[in-house]
Amino acid sequence: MANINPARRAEIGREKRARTRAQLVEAANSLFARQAVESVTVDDVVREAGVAKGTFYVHFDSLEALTAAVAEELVQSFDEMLQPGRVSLSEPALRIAFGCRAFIDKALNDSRWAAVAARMTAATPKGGENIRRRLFEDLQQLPTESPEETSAELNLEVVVGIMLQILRALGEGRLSSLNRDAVISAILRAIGLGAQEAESVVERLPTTVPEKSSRAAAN
Amino acid sequence: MANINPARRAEIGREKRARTRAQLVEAANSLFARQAVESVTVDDVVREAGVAKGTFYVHFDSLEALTAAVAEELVQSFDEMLQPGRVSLSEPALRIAFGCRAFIDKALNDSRWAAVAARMTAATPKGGENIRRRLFEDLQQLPTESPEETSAELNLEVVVGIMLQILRALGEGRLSSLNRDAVISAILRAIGLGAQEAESVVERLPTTVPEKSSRAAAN
DNA sequence: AGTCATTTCGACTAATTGGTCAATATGAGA
DNA sequence: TCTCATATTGACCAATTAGTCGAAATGACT
Repeated sequence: MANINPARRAEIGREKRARTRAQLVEAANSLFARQAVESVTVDDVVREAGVAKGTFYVHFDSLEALTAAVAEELVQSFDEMLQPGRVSLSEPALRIAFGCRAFIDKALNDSRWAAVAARMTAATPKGGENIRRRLFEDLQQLPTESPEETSAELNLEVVVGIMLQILRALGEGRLSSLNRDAVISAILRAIGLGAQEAESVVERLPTTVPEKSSRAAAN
Repeated sequence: MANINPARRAEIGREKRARTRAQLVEAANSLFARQAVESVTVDDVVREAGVAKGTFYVHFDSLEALTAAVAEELVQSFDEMLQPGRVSLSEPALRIAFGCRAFIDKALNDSRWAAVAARMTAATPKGGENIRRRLFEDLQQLPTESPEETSAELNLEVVVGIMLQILRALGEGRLSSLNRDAVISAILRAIGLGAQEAESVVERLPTTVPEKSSRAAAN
């Protein structure tokens, strides 16, 4: 009948909590992959997660909070993917190409991720702001032949537009036999590099560090 | 107390009907321009249109029906914009460039149209299928230097991706001082044309037929 | 002013949704 | 096996939403 260590109690609680919270985030990801973020309801989420409704509100104040959690997880994965290239590559075009290739690789072996990423940028533009900003800086640093005709603002939209559409296509099962390098080459040509320059950048791109093949075929 | 012509009665009715229906479609356009299609409710529509709820169901069976009507109106505007170029231009690159320029011009002086068009392609992919198909055919006809590396499927996503992102940007007020030709040039380079070829196509593009400046600053 | 086919109106119901909370289940440790 | 801090549960409420329908309004014509 003696009391048990309260600190230990809390730890057990945290573990259980974390598991359930992860279930909810996982369910949201599955739902966001197949329908518009704005059309998902709390009931949808708890049904998908196999959890009672009250449990949802123990972990999140509202759907927006859950959406924010999904967005944060996504931003985290962005940063992890983009980090290695940012620190090691000095040439702007190489950094841009590296980032795009990382996105495409990720999308190629996790189409659900691609679908969710594409949908979330439309629903919560806030999350993507950092990546946009960094890409914009790289585009400004890009050496250009005809500065008066080149606009970093336009190039930003061009790169983002191509990448988002590729993510959407892969997320919907289209373009499954996609040539990574062809996409990157198209992007580089669109932002002003010559065809040979673009090819050169693609060839000089360092081989990706072997990924810890986590969620390859999950769900 | 004599009866009046029943045919005349019907005609009066049709006019009133058409006016109210147009109000509803107009309201839907305004709403779709500022929020996700999936988050718009019937109450939103009738409030925006200044019409009673019952009236909505006289004209449309459901929100989907209204959305379809908006989509059809949009597709109609697409066809009108693209028709002149399709009949008069024999070179595929010219046809593609002409179509893109038409879209950009329209978006530049009707940002609401741009926002709605971008949102609708995500919500009702069915409407855009025809335009996609025609663009795909043009891309297949495009003469290419290295056929083994060129994929019309990829180029389709690239062109659509850039155009959609430009529409979104203009619909959100970004990129308002946009250089039309820079966008078209970027698109042509992305799908494999050389820089000079792209410039040549842009310069050979026929001047747009003077538009009947309809809804320039409406709403 | 009176007629009447047609449209519009808005209060109503049923179903869905967001959000709450007292009751119950859990499970490691004593 | 019993304790108890913590997490989970699902019935419940209030607000919103989709969809219906009889009543009121409209307006060209006589």
